[in-house]
Amino acid sequence: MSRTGRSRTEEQGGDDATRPGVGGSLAHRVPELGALELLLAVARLGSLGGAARELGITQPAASSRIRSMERQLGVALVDRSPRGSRLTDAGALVTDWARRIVEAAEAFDVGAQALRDRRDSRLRVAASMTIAEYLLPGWLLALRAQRPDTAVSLLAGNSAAVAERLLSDEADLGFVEGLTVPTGLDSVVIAHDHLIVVTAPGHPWSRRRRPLEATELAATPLILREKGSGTRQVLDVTLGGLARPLIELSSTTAVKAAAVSGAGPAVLSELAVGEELAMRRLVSVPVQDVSLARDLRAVWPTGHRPVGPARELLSLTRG
Amino acid sequence: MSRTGRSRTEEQGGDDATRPGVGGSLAHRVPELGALELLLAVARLGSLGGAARELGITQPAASSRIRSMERQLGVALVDRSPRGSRLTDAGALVTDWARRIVEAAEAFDVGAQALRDRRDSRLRVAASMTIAEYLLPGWLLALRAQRPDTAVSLLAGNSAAVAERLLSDEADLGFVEGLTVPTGLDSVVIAHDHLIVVTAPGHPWSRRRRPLEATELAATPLILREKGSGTRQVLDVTLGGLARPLIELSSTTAVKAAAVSGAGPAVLSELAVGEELAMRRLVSVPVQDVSLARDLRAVWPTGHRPVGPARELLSLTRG
DNA sequence: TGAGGGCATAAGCTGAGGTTATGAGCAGGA
DNA sequence: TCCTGCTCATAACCTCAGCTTATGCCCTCA
Repeated sequence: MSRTGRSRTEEQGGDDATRPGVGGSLAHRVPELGALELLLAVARLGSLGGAARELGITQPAASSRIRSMERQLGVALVDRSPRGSRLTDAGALVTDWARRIVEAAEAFDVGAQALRDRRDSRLRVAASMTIAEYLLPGWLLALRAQRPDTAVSLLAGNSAAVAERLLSDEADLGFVEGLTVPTGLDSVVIAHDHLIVVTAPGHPWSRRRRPLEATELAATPLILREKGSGTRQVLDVTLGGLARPLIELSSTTAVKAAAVSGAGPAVLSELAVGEELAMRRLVSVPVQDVSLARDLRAVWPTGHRPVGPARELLSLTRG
Repeated sequence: MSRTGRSRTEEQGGDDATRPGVGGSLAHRVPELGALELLLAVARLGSLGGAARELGITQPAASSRIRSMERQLGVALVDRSPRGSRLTDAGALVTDWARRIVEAAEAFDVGAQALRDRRDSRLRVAASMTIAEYLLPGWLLALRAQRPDTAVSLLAGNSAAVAERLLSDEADLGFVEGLTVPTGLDSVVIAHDHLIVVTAPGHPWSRRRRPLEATELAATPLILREKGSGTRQVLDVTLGGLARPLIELSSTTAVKAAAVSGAGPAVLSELAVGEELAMRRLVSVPVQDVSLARDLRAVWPTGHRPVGPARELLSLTRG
């Protein structure tokens, strides 16, 4: 009655694994980011008006927005009283879930800002896709906490592109994940990444007790990244060039989607599948004998040790 | 010039650890959920019009929304052509970050729906806070993937409350995390949780190489949950009732916030701090000798093995 | 008993995002 | 060669969520 034009083409697609749950789109059932932020502020400050002040809106606006969120969710979130507001039990739970969304949004924000800043940035970073995707936002958030006014720019590409940027002085610090360090660069290992074998929960391998052996892995067609990618490279070397592709896909995301949909077992960085494992969309299959490890490295032009903001960021990446 | 009334009270609070980054609120820099969903659909389908159809909006609406998102972020996200649209490199990165937000929103959605559904639900779950917060949304998503039409209701509380619900037949399946199983209930261990010691990255302990010993831990004032909470209980038992509180707080969230702000070391479930560790807001401190493990259990009234949807959910929780 | 903080309600404005209608670029078959 | 059909873009219009200001009630505390 209020929303027009939504029913017509509602359920007609549906041939893909990454599709959201059935029914109307999420955005109609999940409050907007602004509302979630407001809820977090209310939880923290114990007052609608206080939260409103912090976000730079008026108290009635906050009041109304919280109320409409409660209506939308069908749950009372805060107990109002003449001397403040406290979360209800359900509200506390909702707030914790909301915090996850907001944290993901913060990572998005800091990443997106780095993609944009280009010119006037004091710190120019070049990173491989996997690192840019999964680790860099966290580092940038930490950096922002320490040095709020450091403008960062980010360029994502493969190892060769990272090396090129560094050597042509278009970047101050790089991150790569290959097995080898491009020539002309010094490096330090900042973390270790493991490739793991994953399947959808239904797959026979997901119920294995005995670890897979290398020969089994080599004998089974797998969902893989294309030849030449860092991930594929490690696997090929480890298995002696024997990895058999079931399909080859050109992005980590596509591989994940195929694996989740049950197309077969896939080999992926544990960085890439942390979320999926926690959510049980994928299951990790133990592997014997072969160590599918690779180093993540920070790199810079030989001799030019990072200084200033680059040095600061580097120190954040090691734990 | 467009937004009024934002500058006045902008920076005046600021005594809390959970505060978002400096500057205007996130919601003004991060696209709304609807826009992110649209972007994911475009990435998946390779067409603005196709994505529009899937979301039940018109093609011009999708076109305009993507464009305004590009303006907001200051980055070109998709390459339009007369025969479809593909993500740019930056767009691929942004899309991956966006996916995290949307996934968090899906977890929020399924959780919030469970909080609401109360009456007509076919599966009534009672769970401890930690489990409800961190694990249940994932399980419910998985359940929805298998049985899309199972309406679930959720009640969160401590072990005693879970037991009470089950015994009075107000819940079909429960989840608890204490050291003991409430009387009158059968149980099965579904996972193991470890308490870990964490500090802010600056803290001396964050640079320790030698693991902490139990005596050190017992001798140091810690940020803790209140006496009686499941977490505190485990710690007190493990250390022989010796844990010294620096402060006692009544929610996991508050403890995390205090630890992140550098107030001191805290002891928390690894479930609760996964995100913080990944983001480097907290650092885990290795501990020697003491095993701070506890079991997570599914519970049900003695003799009444779960059947139907409850059985289905139970089977999803074991890996 | 007033002063002050907290929340709610009412009435009005603005803009983001939706709609329909239309046009232009490119591919592939008659 | 020229339609037909897919793509995306532009224009003009409409609606509603969410903001504002102005006001009132409730409670506590000095």
